[in-house]
Amino acid sequence: MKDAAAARPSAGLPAPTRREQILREAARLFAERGFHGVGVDEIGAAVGISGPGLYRHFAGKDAMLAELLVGISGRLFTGGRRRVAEAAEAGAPPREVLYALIDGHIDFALDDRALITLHDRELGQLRDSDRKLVRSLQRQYVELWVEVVRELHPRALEVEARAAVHAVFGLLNSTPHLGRPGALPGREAMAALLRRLALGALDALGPSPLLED
Amino acid sequence: MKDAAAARPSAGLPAPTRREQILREAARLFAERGFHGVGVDEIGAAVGISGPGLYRHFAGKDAMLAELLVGISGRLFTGGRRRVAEAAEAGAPPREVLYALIDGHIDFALDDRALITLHDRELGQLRDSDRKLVRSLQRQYVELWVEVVRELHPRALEVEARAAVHAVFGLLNSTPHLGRPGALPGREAMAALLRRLALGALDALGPSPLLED
DNA sequence: GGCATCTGTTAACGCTCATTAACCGAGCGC
DNA sequence: GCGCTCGGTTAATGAGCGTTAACAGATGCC
Repeated sequence: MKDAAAARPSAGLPAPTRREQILREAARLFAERGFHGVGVDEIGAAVGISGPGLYRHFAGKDAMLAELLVGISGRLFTGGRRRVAEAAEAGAPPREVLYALIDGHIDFALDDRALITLHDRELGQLRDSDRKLVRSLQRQYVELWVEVVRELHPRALEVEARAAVHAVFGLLNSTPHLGRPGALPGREAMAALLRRLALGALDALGPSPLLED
Repeated sequence: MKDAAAARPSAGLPAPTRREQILREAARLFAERGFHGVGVDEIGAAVGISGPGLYRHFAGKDAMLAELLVGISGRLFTGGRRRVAEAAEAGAPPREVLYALIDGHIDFALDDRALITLHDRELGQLRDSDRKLVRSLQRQYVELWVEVVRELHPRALEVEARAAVHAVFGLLNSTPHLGRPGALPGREAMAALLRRLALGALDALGPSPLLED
């Protein structure tokens, strides 16, 4: 079985492929109960087929997870790179580039909560080669942020900037931990809040501590 | 450091019990490869006994995870409550109470990275009753923070304060995601950095956005 | 009309793995 | 010395689950 249509051409049609259906449901289930916690029969049932029928679309359960994780980290990176490039081309100052990165990440965090969760929960379940790939994409994405942060805070050590970027990812990725919707502000309010918090954290990177008492 | 002289029957000696050995190694392994990803034989091997010998100390694999998660969320909560009480008794202003909570959480995040990881990764694997207990402890801990944050930012909506607290937890708990040590600042530098970032984020809760562009 | 491909189905296989059974030496109270 | 509990051991059990086999109904090409 070869990849018949692995690269879906940008036809732009809203028709959700069976493959895509499966990926979406698998992401949801994996995020809810963990990769090992959900059986192939459940995934099948979630899209109306049952059990081994999935093997007509994927080489195995691992392959689904791999595609999800490579997909999310790839989109995060390319999306971030695009935003940085566009901002740079428009001659935007570093601070605006940072805004662009933050807003882009917030969109991911709010729209793809399941994937954000999987992204750092199930990395260990991947085959070595896939894990290397995902790690590489993650590293490149972090690097985008670190460069911008270092422009804004030239006095900060690189290792501090990197740790701060990771910390801000933790902050932005916190939404999945909030209980059922209703406990959290509406999408726009939440986005605005996360934006303020992230900026507040990163602004605190610069000035030397001024330790209180 | 705190002596974890948890009330164990007929113990009381500073010697590390077999039970405690097992819990520590299990925590490390669970954090590394996930609850389902590590077998009972591996846990046994990590403490020098093999396989089913663990059942002389625990009712089962689930029981180990339950004890770990209940333990960490319990210690987080009681530690936080103690700090708040002490600060209040000393007549400290809300801002200082917040400092105490932040520093306490940072100690946990830096000293018990494995447990912090498990804490929100494997909650779903618990039996219903244990999960309820852990959730309750978590909720009470969050409430400690929310109260203090609301004193500092009376104008913020409660739902915003709660979301901000979750976000700051994400920020503070980000250290496990940093690669091997060496890539991150030393323990004291890291603590100071996290402290500044968390304060920066929470300070940004207050003022109305003043949205740039 | 025939046949190949695509997408399903159900049944069977095989492996992993938590748990239990059965057994055993070492202390130790008496 | 006797017997009881503790903390181990290895072998067996049994369930769950990913995967593969074998088969079948459309669909469409020639």
